[in-house]
Amino acid sequence: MQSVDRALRLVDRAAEAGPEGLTLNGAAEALGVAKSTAFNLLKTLLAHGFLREERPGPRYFLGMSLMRFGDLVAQQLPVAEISRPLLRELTAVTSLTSRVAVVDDGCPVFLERVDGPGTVRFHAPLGCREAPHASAAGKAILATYDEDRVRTICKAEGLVPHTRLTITDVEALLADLEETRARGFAIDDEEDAEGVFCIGAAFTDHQNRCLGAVSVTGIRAEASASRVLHIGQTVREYADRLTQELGGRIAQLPPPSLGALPRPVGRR
Amino acid sequence: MQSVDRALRLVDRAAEAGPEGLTLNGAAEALGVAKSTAFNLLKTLLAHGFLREERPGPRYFLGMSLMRFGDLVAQQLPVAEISRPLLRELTAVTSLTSRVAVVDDGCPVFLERVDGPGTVRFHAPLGCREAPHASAAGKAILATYDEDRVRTICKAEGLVPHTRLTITDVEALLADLEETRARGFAIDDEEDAEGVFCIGAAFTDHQNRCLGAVSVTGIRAEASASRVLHIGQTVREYADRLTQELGGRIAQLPPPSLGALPRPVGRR
DNA sequence: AAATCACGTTCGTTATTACCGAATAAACCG
DNA sequence: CGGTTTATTCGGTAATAACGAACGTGATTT
Repeated sequence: MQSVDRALRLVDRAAEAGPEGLTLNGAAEALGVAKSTAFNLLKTLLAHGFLREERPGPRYFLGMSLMRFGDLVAQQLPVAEISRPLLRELTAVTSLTSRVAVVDDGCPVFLERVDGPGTVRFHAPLGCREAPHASAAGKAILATYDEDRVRTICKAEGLVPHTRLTITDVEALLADLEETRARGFAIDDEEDAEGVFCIGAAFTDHQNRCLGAVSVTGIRAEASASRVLHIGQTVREYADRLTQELGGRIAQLPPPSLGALPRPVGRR
Repeated sequence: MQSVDRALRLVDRAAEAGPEGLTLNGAAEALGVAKSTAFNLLKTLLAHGFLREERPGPRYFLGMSLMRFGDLVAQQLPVAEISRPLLRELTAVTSLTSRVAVVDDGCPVFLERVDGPGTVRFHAPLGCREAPHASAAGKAILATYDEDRVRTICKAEGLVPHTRLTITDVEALLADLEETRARGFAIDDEEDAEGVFCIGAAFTDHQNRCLGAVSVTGIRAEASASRVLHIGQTVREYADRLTQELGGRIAQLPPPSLGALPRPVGRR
């Protein structure tokens, strides 16, 4: 479905363009089509509110419909729905940004976020596959898998470095996962972003199979070793509560296949 | 652009279908096209993560990409970005769900929401045009307009009743707006939904032109008259703070045209 | 357990539709 | 005010998306 494909790719481009916005020529060039073609695509997306036009010198941005639908997605996913009050509590208790992710091919996909009171903003996108080896949620998930499966996932994803502390060696990762199991929660100590730490713990279904992870994010400098341990216990506790509350409604579980999941855009 | 149009309409249908999901036959029927056509559309949307497929008996739901994009929209709108910490504070202070809306043709369009601690869930969708006459944010906005403009908007939108307390008479609305001006904030007393009250106050640009409104939502039974007045003052205060903080960055204002904005789906 | 039924999926043909490129109009900049 | 860039319109053409029938597949019923 060529034209639909192109239209949806335009939405992607608009997302990447960010606050700069997308121009007609830019859109045409990005798709490799004639200007008039891009024009028609843009107008159709506009009519449905998938894009928003700002004048003068028409620039195109992500539209309001996407906000509306995005909001609905979260409401329709049982895990997001159930975890929301827990995340709010967790953030209230720890004063940290907390999130919940479900697992997709070993990678965490974040579904819900509750921002902490801090003024610092974390770039914590929703709906993206995150690196399993460089995030607390990812490592919490991997820690529930056996060695073979971890190796397979690592081979598929590649242990790409995000910071100078990112674990890029499989053996080192396996050792870290061993510690994680012993501890009961995973620690990301500036392995995903400089100056940022995360703590994550997995939640499971009634058969003890990993469904995803809960995690909190904060400023590394503000976290002493003892505080990290204490926070870890708390996160562990909330992940367990989520496991239990999920137990009731196992009927609708997070989908085994989440569809085509892009990498985060605009990462720095 | 027929095929794109149809594809986007399918996303709409999937949103309306909610947790029930969308079936192939349902999709084909909704669009009035052959099954194979709907099939191809669905697959294309699936490939881009705009829809999500759940098996067996394939059902289609809103996809992860929509969550991702929806999240990005909020990040790219200056008003949403600036108001977020204010809303968090406002919710912390009042223990109520707080929201911010910008104005679009006299109607409030909600961009951001911070849920209160209460267990009660308000169906407060983002990215939709809400009724101007039956919401606190809407009345707060209308109160900044002159009589002619209010009449024009009412004629265009129609004063459709949502509850038995909804104001359906223009003269009564104008009187209410007069009170609102005197008070400094608008009150929606079960006019939008049974048992629910809202309080809203407008924020403006440096030329005192209305840009939108801040509002809080709570359970009617839990709000005494004196508490309402107190909350009103607080909301008024936060709207003013938003006006000031916005003053610095007037460069990028909420877009005059927000594009095609649908009515809320799934309202009850 | 077999057969029916309903629904999803595939395929080939046709004409509709979306693509292109040139021409026009509008906006922007010096 | 004129040059330049950028958006928008238009008509011809060919590729593309629509259709309908045929095939699988999974669930349900007797």
